[in-house]
Amino acid sequence: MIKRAKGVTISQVADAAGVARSSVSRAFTRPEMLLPETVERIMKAAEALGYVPNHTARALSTGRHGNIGLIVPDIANPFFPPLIQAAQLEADRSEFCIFLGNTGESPKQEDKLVGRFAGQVEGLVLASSRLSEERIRAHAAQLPLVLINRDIEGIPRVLIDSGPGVREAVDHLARLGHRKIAYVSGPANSWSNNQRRNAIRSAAAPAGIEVEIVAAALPSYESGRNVVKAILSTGATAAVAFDDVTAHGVLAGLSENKVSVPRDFSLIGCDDVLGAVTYPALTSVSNRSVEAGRVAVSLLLDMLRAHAMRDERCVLETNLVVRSTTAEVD
Amino acid sequence: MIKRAKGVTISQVADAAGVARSSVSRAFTRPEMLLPETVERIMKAAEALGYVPNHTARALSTGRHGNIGLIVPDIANPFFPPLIQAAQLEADRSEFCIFLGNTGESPKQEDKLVGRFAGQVEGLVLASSRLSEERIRAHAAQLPLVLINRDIEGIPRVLIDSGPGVREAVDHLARLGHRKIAYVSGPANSWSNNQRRNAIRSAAAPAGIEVEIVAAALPSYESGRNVVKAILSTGATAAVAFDDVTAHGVLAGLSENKVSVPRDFSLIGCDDVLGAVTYPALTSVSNRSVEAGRVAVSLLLDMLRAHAMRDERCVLETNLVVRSTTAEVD
DNA sequence: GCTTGACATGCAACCGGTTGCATGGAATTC
DNA sequence: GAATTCCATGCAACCGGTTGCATGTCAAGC
Repeated sequence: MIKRAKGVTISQVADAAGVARSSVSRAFTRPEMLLPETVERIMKAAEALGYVPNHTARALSTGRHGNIGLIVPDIANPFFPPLIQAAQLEADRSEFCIFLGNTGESPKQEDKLVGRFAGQVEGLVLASSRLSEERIRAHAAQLPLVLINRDIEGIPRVLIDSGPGVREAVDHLARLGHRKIAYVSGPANSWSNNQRRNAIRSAAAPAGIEVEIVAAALPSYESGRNVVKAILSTGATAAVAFDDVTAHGVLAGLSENKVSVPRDFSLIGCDDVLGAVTYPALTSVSNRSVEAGRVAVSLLLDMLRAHAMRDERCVLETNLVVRSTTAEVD
Repeated sequence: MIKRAKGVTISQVADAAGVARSSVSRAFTRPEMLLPETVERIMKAAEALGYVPNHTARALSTGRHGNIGLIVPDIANPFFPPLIQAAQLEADRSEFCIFLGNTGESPKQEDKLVGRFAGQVEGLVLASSRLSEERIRAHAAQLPLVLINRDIEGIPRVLIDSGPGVREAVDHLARLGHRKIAYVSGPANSWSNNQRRNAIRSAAAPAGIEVEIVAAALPSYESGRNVVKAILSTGATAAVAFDDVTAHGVLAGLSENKVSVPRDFSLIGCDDVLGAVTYPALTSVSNRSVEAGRVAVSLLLDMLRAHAMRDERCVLETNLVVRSTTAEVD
């Protein structure tokens, strides 16, 4: 049982330095208001006592705690770590800290987290939110909010537009001679999923390609593997998967079913997070998650500085990265 | 420019309900102290005004903000996401929130983060800390701290003991006929790295195996790939890598050098985070990261409840998971 | 019928800072 | 030498809750 010493306050420093509390406060926040020698005396006393400003107390009176929240559906999904890192880096540049929340793809948990964060952050970034538009609007009325991959008018948002990349993917498959392809879909309430599905459909028709939708329960390796039989039973000769993780699972499932990629079947992922690390190396639609994280945070910080909400809509385009899982149909 | 309404306080609710501020406070924190009808009246008023308790203010007077910090060296390393999720789940069970920090393997950044978090969390979990023992002790004197994979006496810690698994790995290689193996090391200031290196050395001698240490700059795919030439030049017929990510890079590098695994070379990873998703499927030493995250948080919460620091040392053992990257030497 | 006690509520101090305004001494001006 | 200005510092209120203690009310006990 070791007791903790903690709790050196501004008052103790003030006593030690022989000044008023306000002077100690100013020594830390606006030293140019004080005589240099006074500042030095105060700093010396603070040092000696081991004083550390109390963030909570400061936040209470100023209303600014210097934190922003970032909520993602699944940290373990390789799409997010780079986004998170970029967000953190950008926040760091303005001396902000990031509160990270993980919802496990559950809207209920997401709602709870937002409420919990609301009191302790100045603003929030919701990445790939699974909440209803109504709930998002409700939260946006409470505190500054920036969305990633959710397109809700009136709320600042950063969108990774898979359209160009997906269209390239379909054209690429068409050129290789594929006539029937499958789209392995992602979460039903995912904006990206809808966007990709629609882009594939609208690109397929003019290219003379037929599309079958095959639903994967979750964007995960396992889900991808489990859905392979369904894909093969459609008679498609190629597939585009909602994301790379799902595609990776499909790849494994195909191999288990003795279907050789790319000889017997072509496969394209989305997000390009696995890239060269699968075998064969996965052809994929690039993602812009690093930019998305950076831009979202930068947008949020701008809003905080301006004390106003903007209706910004920032679109990041994508393209196809061809590797080794696509080939001409026999 | 949309203005924000926020700021319904306890006083406004008190006025609306015709009671004192303290009664409003009690209605929310200890309703059993008040008449049920009073509570109801207050709640109704609060509801009508859209009152939400201010977390910061509460934290200031009670000293408890209900969050704990978790600091990791690299979110993008697949070792950590499961640990993070498990930690979050455990914290959630006690209505605690997790503040996540990412240091990018930099001790300086880690130090900064700890300082930054210190003011807003009740306790901290440091996973695979790259800080010096001295700095860790200094921080531990300031607030409750639990370590994962750092063995510092007097500070509660959860250790994933790779020893048993690594010894199994060496024996496994010995049985397959390997006589010279390489250890691809990880970060120099990593406790796990030291532990694994030592375990390999001490297991190798009695098994009649010679060990060469090959240093990888960072535990990353790229580092692993870059170090392949150095591995091959040692003349070893097998390697154990610091972690799976490094091993994955080594696997890619070997393939580029036309070295077939496991026919020409055997490879074993650590942490078992990639498992079946590499090709060939990676033989690896299991990790216990989920338990580590859960236990660390649970330990921390116990400390907070007990208002005391315990010198707990919790060791989680590992074992070898044999897959397809190891085979008999020619 | 008066004391006692239980209990619901209010009062006011406190958590640890920040900040607008007052103050007083030194420097500047006439 | 008196009036003015400037500026470093102190005072006190405030941020939004929590909590120990005081108060007032009402029912039970003698």
